[in-house]
Amino acid sequence: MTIRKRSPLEIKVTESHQCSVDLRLKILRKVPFFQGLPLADIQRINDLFVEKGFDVDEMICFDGDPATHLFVIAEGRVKLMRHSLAGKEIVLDLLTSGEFFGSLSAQAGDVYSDSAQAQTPVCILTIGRDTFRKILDRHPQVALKVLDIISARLRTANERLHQLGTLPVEARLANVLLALADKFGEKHGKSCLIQVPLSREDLGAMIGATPESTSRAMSQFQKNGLIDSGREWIAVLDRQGLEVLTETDLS
Amino acid sequence: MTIRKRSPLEIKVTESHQCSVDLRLKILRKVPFFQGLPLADIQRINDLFVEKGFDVDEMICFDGDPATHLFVIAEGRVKLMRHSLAGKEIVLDLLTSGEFFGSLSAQAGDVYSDSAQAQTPVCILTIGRDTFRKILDRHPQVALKVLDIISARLRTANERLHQLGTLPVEARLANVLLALADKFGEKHGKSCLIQVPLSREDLGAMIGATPESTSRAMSQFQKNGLIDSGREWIAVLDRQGLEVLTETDLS
DNA sequence: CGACGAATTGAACCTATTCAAAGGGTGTGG
DNA sequence: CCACACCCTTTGAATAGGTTCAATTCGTCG
Repeated sequence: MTIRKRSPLEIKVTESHQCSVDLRLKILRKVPFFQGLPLADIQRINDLFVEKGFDVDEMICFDGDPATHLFVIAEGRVKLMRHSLAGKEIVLDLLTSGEFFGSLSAQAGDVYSDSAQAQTPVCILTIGRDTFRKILDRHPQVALKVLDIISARLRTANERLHQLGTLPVEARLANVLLALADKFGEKHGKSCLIQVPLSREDLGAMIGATPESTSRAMSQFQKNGLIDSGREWIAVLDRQGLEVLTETDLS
Repeated sequence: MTIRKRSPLEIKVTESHQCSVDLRLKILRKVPFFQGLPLADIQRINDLFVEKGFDVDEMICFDGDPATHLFVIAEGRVKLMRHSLAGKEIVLDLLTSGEFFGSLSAQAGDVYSDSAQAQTPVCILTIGRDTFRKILDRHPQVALKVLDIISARLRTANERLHQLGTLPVEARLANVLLALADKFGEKHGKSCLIQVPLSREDLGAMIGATPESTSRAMSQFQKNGLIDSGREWIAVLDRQGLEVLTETDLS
């Protein structure tokens, strides 16, 4: 009955220390908030970044540590999270190439608010936060783009608050799976493979549930043909089916 | 045993339609993101705002409606929230004089992401979102201030996500009470009165709990001398006592 | 004073957690 | 290349925290 399934995930084995200067430039030009900037400016800005590689599961920065840098992902997947004293952790976001995290505004408590962990091998471009602030001062258009991005993140954070506060585990899981499919989905015929290695524990930490509860819900979904899943991989089979569950508030 | 208590809240009965131009100017100068701007500029910007009054419980804007305006609170308290199809609602934020809400960035889905309701009689300054965007374009320093504010809101939204995902009702309530005391607290000797009318339902909607659960926890707190409370009012008596509970994760 | 809405409290119920044990995929070393 | 060990996953049963429904009390305002 149960067929042995090998992981269909393709993790790029980017030799992280070899983000050539050319590659870096190419990446920075794709970063949303640098788009529209004259190439010359981007080149100058490029020189301000320092690259750094991280292995899977390696921590990039810690919640509570002095916030000195802004990080831009050149290649790979990064998990943003917070952990409580009792060890329980919650995943705030999964980021990919072109996205940033770390210290943005020089203000408000100069410590990182979140921890960041490499979910795949990752190549990061770092820049001092004061240096970045100067870029913002000098290039107002960039500041406005950043504002738009942060606004969007606030919106989705609020949406998740809403879900966490009002929906049961099943519905929250359906919502996350759809969001993941949108962001990391790779179409393979009818199925949509989520190109991030995610354990039940990771998934649970995204919806405020235990690994066990998450597993139960996933099994349910799989039984109903909504998804296919194995060890640290997920594929969405029936998008509409999941969408029906996203607001299952109906007591 | 139980003493009859009258509400100690002082709700300003601002005649909302009478925010004189002078008053408006005074308020705009106090708005965080206009600080540091030359008075002449503020005066010019002042003319772009239109004032509007709202009674208690009146809706200021609806989640999902076309987003046309940015709102700045001149006087009063505003509740930002989202409601689900099943009627359950969650309170995202409580705002006061000088704070803003509504449509910021012209981008991403031109509908309001949240609903806003007057928690007290309120005087609002409104401005078209395109007009405001032009102000941001013209005054980069303002854009940076706004960025800082939105960043801070994102941080607290993430903090609340963390709490909602990992802490029990009791601890979440303690956290909210402390935050409310910090933002709206009015010292009266040892006690700190929270200057916002809040029902158990409102409080529950802030921590993702039912009015009943909230009431039980509040009764508990009151029994332990941590707070004092009556119909739609709360005072914090023992700050440290509450702080102990904020991380009661200990199973 | 009377009435309406808020707050409290109780008891049954239910969802999700906890603890525990067994099964399955992956990668490593022999 | 196979086998073993490790970790992820699944599933079960008991438990607990929170919800729901309902009835009562209390406070505020007309």
